[in-house]
Amino acid sequence: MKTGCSIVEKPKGGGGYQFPDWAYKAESSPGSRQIQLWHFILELLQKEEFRHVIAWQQGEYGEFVIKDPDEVARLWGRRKCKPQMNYDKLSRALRYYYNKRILHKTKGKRFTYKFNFNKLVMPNYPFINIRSNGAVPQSAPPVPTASSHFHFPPIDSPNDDAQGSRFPGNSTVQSSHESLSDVSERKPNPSEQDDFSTDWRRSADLLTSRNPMGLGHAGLQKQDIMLPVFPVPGMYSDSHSPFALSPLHGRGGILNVPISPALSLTPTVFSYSPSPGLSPAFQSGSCFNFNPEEMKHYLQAQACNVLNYHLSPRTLPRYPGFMMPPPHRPFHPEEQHSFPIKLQPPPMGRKNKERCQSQEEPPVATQQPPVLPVMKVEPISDEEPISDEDLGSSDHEDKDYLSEEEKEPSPMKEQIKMEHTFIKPATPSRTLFPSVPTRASSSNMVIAEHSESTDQVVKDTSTEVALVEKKEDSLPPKLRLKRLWNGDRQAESVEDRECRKVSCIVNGLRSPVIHTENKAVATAVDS
DNA sequence: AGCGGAAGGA
DNA sequence: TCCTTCCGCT
Repeated sequence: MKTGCSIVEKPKGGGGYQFPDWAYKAESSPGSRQIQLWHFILELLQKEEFRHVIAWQQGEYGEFVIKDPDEVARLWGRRKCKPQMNYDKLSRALRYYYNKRILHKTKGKRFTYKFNFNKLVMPNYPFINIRSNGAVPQSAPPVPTASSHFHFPPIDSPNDDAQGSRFPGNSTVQSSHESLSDVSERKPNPSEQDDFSTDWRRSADLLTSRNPMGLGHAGLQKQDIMLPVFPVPGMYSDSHSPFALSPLHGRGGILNVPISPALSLTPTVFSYSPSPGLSPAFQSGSCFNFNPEEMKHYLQAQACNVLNYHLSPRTLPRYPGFMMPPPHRPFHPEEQHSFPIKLQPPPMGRKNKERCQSQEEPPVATQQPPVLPVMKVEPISDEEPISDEDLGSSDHEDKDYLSEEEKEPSPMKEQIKMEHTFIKPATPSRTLFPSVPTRASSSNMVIAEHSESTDQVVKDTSTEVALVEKKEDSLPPKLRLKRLWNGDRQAESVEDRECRKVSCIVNGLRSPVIHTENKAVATAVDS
């Protein structure tokens, strides 16, 4: 890297963890020709030698702690040739990131911040499959949670080859997972209110407008993105690091996004051009991999649970690296396919609705070209996710745009959501989707259709989950009513049978924590 | 400790 | 545009 004042040097091929090339390039800093603070922070985070100064926070994806503020400031000052730099100043710079949503403060924890990776990556790429590649460094960044917000800063550099070369050979790089949910415990920060919706769009914009090269490269399309999503367990040493995966080395997922974090985070217009079919080059290429067939299977299985039992994604095990192996296809750890991610805003809450009405900003990419009949590819709307307040929840992080169900994001949950999104309920009556909104969305949408309010949704899902655990046969009155309403009683038996199968799997995977949770819910329900 | 306005530099 | 610097306030 440019040194000059910097002491932080680009890791040499032999040793430490490396950051994506773009992170070291001047071009990475839009606007300025210098490295940006957040790049620098990430840089430090990925280096073992600075672990005593700054490190990823355990337990929170994307969250990091500045263990030695003065030292970090000193390092930053050195890098920027600002000897007078101190933590107060550095923190001010960090605070500017709040509004940009690159970072947010972890309240209650000193010197602890959290990256808003989703801001750096692009969501709304339903078919994004991440292939795990690369070894993971210890300083690997947090793994994105199901919310899939965590997106690693896009990579971009005109000189870079398509996706693989962005990360140096032994890079330990990163990708980020989303879990980052960014929103952690943020309070309704005025600037963050539109955080997610905006973020999504911005991210998308980055892909589309900011990275002409990426788009134009080898026929890459916006979809040609790789998100590090469900890493295989043990893939990286630091599951909290968003950069646990390396694109290069075949394992680990990375966000192979043709955009660079360096690019301005200010989006332009997001024009989504769904392309169900990825360019051949890409598909064979390695990064992006989407198999409609597999997807179909997943969707069906998941949909079964979700639609019939109203299982909450939360009921799924939270296995950081777990992924249900695709049916009809052996599970190859080496080339793990991640599930497509469908990032969409949660159902609008009262607040959001109001805002929506008062807000003009028409969704840019609301049109969704007719694509796969079975899958819906829709742009993320501008609507914002329901806030904590709306949900009545308290301090949950990582919720990002996800609904209440995402408090405990997990790959599986994401998967479910995704499937939810794409699935076209075959068995269940279509009345479930009285009117599939053209721009709406997905899981949230589906859920929303079942209940009028968010609270209701939470209650329903939880309740149903609990009931399912207890006895799948005895459907809760509420559910029965719904079915009646849906007029799918006829399909009930069939559905149940199939769902039971899936349920078995799900139950088998269910984590203790979830179990407890469900039990609690069940108890509550019983009473 | 943390926040955010204001002014200014590159 | 991205900080850097300063500062009052919580």
